[in-house]
Amino acid sequence: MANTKKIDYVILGLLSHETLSGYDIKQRMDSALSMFWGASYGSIYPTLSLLLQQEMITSENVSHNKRDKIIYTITNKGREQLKEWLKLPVQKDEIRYETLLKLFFAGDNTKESTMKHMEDFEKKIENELKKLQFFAQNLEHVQEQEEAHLYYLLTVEFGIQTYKGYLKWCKSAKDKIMKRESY
Amino acid sequence: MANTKKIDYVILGLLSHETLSGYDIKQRMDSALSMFWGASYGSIYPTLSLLLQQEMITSENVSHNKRDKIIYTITNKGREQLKEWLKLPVQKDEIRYETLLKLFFAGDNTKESTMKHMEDFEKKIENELKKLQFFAQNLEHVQEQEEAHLYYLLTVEFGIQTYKGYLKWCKSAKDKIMKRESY
DNA sequence: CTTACCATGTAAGGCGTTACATGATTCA
DNA sequence: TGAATCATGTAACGCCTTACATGGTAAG
Repeated sequence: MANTKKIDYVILGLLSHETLSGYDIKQRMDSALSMFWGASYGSIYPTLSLLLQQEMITSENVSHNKRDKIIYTITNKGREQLKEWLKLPVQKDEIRYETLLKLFFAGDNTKESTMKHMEDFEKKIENELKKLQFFAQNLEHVQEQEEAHLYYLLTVEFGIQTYKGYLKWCKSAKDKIMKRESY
Repeated sequence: MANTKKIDYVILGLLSHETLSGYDIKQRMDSALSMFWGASYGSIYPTLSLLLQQEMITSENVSHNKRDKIIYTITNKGREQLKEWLKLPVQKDEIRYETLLKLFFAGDNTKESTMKHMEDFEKKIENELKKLQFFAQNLEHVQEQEEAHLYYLLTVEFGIQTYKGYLKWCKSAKDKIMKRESY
């Protein structure tokens, strides 16, 4: 049952590139990783304490005036831990799309409501796609500088490819729903 | 904080088409819904008890010989509950792909290990795609019979589109990883 | 005769969100 | 001066998986 949680490794992975605060980590999650992973402060801060205790990371207080700020640095032990995990086989890849769930059961909903869900989904994806395309542009500029950038770019490309597919599907699906006789 | 869980509605949704046992529900989850939702017996059976208590469903014992079997039927109250939920806006669509996570941090892994993860992912997706294409074929035969089939087909098409995109991405990503000088 | 599948259920415990609590700084 | 952002953290609680427990049936 142990070792199902990934947040420890996500944090170690992020810290393996640069020193970061808990707040910074949350921001990385919400931008670079948001396509395929998420976490809240309620899981980040306690994990940071745990990793510190386990000597996987060290902390440094860089408070400016009365404004708190603690930045964390990965230790060699932490790096080893990260590398070990990276070699292990992937345990789980999963999607939880409430939109698809509501579509699946749309026979019990009104056409209007179903179309609304589709349009909301489409808009959300269009937005996310724009962000990813912006990341991709920036990353293409810095290629060859650092190896890690290649992998970052690959995940962004995954997102772009996927989201473009979603949008294509949205158009076709909306068409089919509209063409269906009303009931 | 309430109303974050969807399992109740998933079960009501499935029962709105046909009467099913807990075991049947699990099977539906693992086939038709597996692309975008999942649940274990440990959440299905207790939810069934709860829904029964709330009179959203009724149960009938159809044990054959000494073999237990309980089939559930949705009530009008249950149907109303389902319809209400279907009208509400979607709260969350999320992906948790450990494969992408490991790829993102692949700068700290060996090329061989990273390629292995990519190949495992590719194989898994190829398999899932085959299943979906099989569903799609069957569904195209029964179109026009029942409205619900349209929506089922749309979710299958979503999966097919998405998985084909994944496979395209896999090939390109694997290429780029291999072309990269070893380190 | 053994494997796979059919079938139902409970208990423990992990995981992680949501809500709460607090306060500084920056920008319009 | 108010909103947005920076910044850290805790507590409660909901949710669900994993593991356990049990046993029948069908097919090879």
